[in-house]
Amino acid sequence: MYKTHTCGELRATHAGKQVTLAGWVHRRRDHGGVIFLDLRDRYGIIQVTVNPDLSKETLEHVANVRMEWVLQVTGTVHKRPAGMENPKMQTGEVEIIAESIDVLNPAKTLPFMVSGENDLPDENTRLKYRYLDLRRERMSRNMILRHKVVKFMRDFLDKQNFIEIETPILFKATPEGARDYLVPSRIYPGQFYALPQSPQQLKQLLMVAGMDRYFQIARCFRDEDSRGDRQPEFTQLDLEMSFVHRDDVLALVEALYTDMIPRVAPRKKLLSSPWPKFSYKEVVEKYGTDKPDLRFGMELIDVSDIFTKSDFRVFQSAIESGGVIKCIVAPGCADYSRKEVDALTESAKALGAKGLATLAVTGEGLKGTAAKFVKSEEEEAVKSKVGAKEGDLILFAADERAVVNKVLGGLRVIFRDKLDLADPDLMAFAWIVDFPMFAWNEEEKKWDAEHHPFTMPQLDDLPKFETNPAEILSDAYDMVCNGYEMASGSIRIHRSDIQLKVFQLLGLRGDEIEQKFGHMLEAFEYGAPPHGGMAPGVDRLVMLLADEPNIREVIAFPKNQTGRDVMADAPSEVEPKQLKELHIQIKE
RNA sequence: GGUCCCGUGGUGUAGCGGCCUAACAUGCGGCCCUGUCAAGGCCGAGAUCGCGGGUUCGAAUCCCGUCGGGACCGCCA
Repeated sequence: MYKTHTCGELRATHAGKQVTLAGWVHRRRDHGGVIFLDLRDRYGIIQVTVNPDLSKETLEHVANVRMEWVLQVTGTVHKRPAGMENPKMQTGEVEIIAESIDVLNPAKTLPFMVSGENDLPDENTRLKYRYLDLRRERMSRNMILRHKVVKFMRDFLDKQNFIEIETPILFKATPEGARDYLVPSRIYPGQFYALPQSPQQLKQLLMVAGMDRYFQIARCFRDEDSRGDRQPEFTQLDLEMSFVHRDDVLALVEALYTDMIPRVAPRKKLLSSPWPKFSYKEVVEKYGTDKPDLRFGMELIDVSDIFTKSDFRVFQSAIESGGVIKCIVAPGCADYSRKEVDALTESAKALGAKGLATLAVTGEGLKGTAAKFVKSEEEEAVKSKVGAKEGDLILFAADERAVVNKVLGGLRVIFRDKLDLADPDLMAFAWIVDFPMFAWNEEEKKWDAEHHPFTMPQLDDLPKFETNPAEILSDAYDMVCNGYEMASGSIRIHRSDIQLKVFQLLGLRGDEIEQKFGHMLEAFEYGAPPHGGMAPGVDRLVMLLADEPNIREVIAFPKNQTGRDVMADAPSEVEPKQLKELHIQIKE
């Protein structure tokens, strides 16, 4: 070993000990005589004091030492002289009086500073030199937090009799869902493996195999455009249980998170325990989204009934064409300028609205774009229904129901950020249940599975397969937190007759079903237990716990938004020989 | 595929028609300095302002295009 101790562990109790440390030069302070070097490793930073009584040779090469050089230092731990302690450092009571210093490796001048948290370089520069970026304390802390989260999950589930099983990365393409990443086969010309979008089928087959309680920290791959909370490859805690109902799965995951968060992120507080449960329909009507941020109010309020006889053309036509009028109340925003309201209108339009009507409640009565159309009885009715006070701004959307919800749901989040309505230390978990089973795909004129095709429809709704598929509810559930979808799961179909009905409704032909899913249907005929599970996202959870704005900050080597690995420069072209072996020709 | 925002020494910012021969901080090089901890002081090197075109007497600054990046919509069972 190059060292006897870590830089972070030394305290006053070590005083008098001779130690050898190895690490990076975090900062240097050269006073001409005495030189201070802050030496850093993963565990912390400690001050190394180089006194001028060392050999001339040592002093000469210490004078050359720069930031991020790798040193091995042998010296004695001393309590610092009175008044010289640094309370900002964990090791601030002590210092190492250097006896010998070896340069294990010098470093070129870095493209950016590792010490200090401010003035981060452009993100692509950070990604290009990710191994340097990860030296920063914040990134190192994120990696450690992530480790703790995953470790807690493993330990918790192990205690609950779960076993961790690895499933293949090279698997089969599926027609449903996200675009697959394909891997060409060398041995079978023209055939491809697919990287798993999730181990969905495999974990269900493990239930058929009697594995009973399975989990995996599973890498998943989806060839879709990235976002702050979406990467081409990401990690889920994939789990599946046999002989359970919906609430058994929810209870397990809720217990896992409720136990974990105080242990790994003590600053974080749960908004409520137990977590609230909303139906999909309820939550969309109230918050305009199926992944609401429950840390603040500003709920959507339906005021259609107040404006049934409105003089306002926009309201009239919405009602006449079967739509709704809903609103949100932005507290204290009545004094918004024309410019600010215009910006909100633009946002509303981007979300699909035709426009945005506003009422500002002021000391001189109503103002805003809808003010002159609002009758006095309507004014009173609205104010009392939405609880608007003087100084508030009411924003209305009038359109078909889905559009209204989406627009106001989007504006609600904009106000959250504008007005700082959400406490960053709160974790507002909730369950969303009773999702629709199918959604009509207008473009392709077919039914799509809202969750995935293995989701169990609610048994009461089975007759609706023939009458009204849109009304079929499924036994699917989501876990949401602070406006993010944190997990998704369902009770699965374990009967091949129901599975067949679903495939047929999705428009899959018999031969297609056989080719794509024959192995699943066959498996279900050999005694499949009732089962269900879910898959909480690891990246998003760690992101929230680490107070990071995107999941790239909690992934060691992420892709950028355009799906590129900036450090290794992937994807990249390959040798013609490789293509030839894979029977692939590039079309120009 | 679409909308919006950003692109100035190694890094982070300022400058937003002429005072820019581009400023500040930090890093880098040199000198001074024995108790600092974002050490300090002095000196110095380092940028044709992403790229291309246009407007103008004059462009880092305005316009168009393009490339790169980010946020969002679509997409993400």
